Amino acid sequence: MLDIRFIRENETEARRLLDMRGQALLLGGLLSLDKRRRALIEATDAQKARRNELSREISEAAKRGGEISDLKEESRRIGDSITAGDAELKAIENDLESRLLQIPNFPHASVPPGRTAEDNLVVREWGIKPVLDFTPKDHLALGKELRIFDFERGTKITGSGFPVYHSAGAVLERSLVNFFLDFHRERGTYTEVTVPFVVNRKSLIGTGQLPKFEEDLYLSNTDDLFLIPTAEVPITNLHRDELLNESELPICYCGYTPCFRREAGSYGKDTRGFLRVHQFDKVEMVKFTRPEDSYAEHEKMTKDATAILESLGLHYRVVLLCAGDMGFGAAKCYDIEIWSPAEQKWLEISSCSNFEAYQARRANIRYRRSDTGKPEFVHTLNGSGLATPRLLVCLLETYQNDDGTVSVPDVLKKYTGFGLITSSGVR
RNA sequence: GGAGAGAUGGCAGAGUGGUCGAAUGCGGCGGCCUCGAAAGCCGUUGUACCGCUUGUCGGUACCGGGGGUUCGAAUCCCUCUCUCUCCGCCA
Repeated sequence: MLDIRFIRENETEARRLLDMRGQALLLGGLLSLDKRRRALIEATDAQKARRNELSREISEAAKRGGEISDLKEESRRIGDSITAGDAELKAIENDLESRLLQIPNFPHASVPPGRTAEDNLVVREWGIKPVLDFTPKDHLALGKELRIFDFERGTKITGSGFPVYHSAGAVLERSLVNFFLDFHRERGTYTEVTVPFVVNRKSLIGTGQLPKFEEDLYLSNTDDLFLIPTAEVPITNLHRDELLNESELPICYCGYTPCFRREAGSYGKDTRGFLRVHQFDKVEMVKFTRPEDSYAEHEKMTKDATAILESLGLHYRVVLLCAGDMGFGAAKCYDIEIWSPAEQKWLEISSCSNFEAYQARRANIRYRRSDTGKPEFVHTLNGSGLATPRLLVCLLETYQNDDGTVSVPDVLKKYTGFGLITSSGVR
C-alpha cells in the first residue's frame, strides 16, 4: 500500500511514477476523498472535545447538586451529530482503503521505463549455451523415455498442470529441494522455517495477492482459507502486526513449500510439461530490512539465487524488469532466467523483488529505530531460491547424453545417490 | 462436537461507570557509581490520526473486532473472531 500522505504532498511525482506502470488513473478521486476525510475528522474531533468538556461539567455540577439537565441535553445533541459524522467518515475511509489496496507500488529510480518485457534490461549473463553435438531432446521426451514423470496420470487424478514425479524423477526433484535448503543453510544467511501451506485473507492482503488477484488462487470455501501461491505469503506474514527490534534486522528466512497457482488467463502460453504448472515446489528467501539496507540486501539475495545455478553449472542471465513488467507490489525486481537447449529460449526460474515498505504498510510490520526511538515500516524482499520445475527442464536438457541418458551434476549426487539416469534405471 | 476461562502498552500483568493512556514488574533510553562492565540507585519511556502558531504545541481516538446502554465505558449488555483448560472423536 502506498502512503496517502506522500501522494497528498507529492501529487505530480506520484502520478508520474504510477504512469510508468500505466496506472496513473488509479489516483483519480483519491485526493478529494482524502480531503473530505480530513475535513470530517476535524469537525467530529471538535465536537468530541466539546462533549468531553460537557461531561466534566456534568460530573462537577452533579457533585455540587446543581442543575444538569440542560448540559445533558446539549451533550446528547452533540452525540447524535458525532454519530452521523463518524458514520460518513467510516464509509469514506473504507472507500479510500479499498482504493489504496488496488494501487501498485511505485517503481524505484533505478528501474527502467517501459511497458513490456521488450524493455527489460539484461544486466549480466553467466556461462555459455551448452554445446551438444546431437539434436537435444526436450524434457517431455526425456521424461517419457526415462519414465521419470507422468503428466497423464497427474491429469487423471487432479487435472492438467499437476505433475507426477516417478522413480528417479521423484528422487531428483526431492534432491533439488534438499540441495537448495542445505545450500542456504551452509552459507549461513537464512534461518530455515517450515510454515503452513494454507493461509487466511489477512495474510494475502498483507503481501498483496488480495484483494486484486483472488482468481489466481485456490480457495477452500468452507474455511475461507487459500492454498499459498508462494511461501512469500506465510513467511512475510510471520511478522505481521509486529514491532521488531532494529538490532535483529535484517531478518532472513528461507523455507520450502509447494506452491499452488490457478494461472487463470495464461492458457495456451508455455503450457507444455513443466513450463507452466498449477502445483510446484519452491524454496523461497524472504528478508526484513531497515529501509537504508534494502537495496544492498536485494543485490545479495539475487546473488544467493544465482550462486545455486552456478554450482549446478547452468547457463543463466539476470534481467532487470522495466516498470511495466514488474509484479504488483515490487519497487524493483530482477528475474533470473536459465537457458533451455531444447526450447532454445530463456525460462524464468526466479524473481527477486524489493517491495520497500509496500507490504510492510499493508501488513503493519515495523521496527523501532534506535536513533529516533520511533517505529518505522521495515522493507520486505523475497526471491525464489529456487523453484524445481523449470530447473528440471534445463537440468535434464543440459545434462543429457547422446545415448538418451542424463547425467546428474556432481553437487546433486550425494542427494540422489546416483549419477546417471537411464531408461533401464539409475547407476 | 460438548463444557468452562480468557483477550489490557515492546513483553508480563493489575484495574471500583467519571481526574484511566491506564498501577506494578521486565525490557528500552538517560544519568550517578566504575579504569571499564555487571550489580545497585535516580530519572525517563505508548501508538495512530487531525490541526496549525512545527512545539518538551493543541485536539481526537485506541484496553481483541463490531454494535448497544449512558451526559460519560477498559469497566455494563449483545455479537463475532481468536487463545487456553477439561471431556469426546481422530492420528
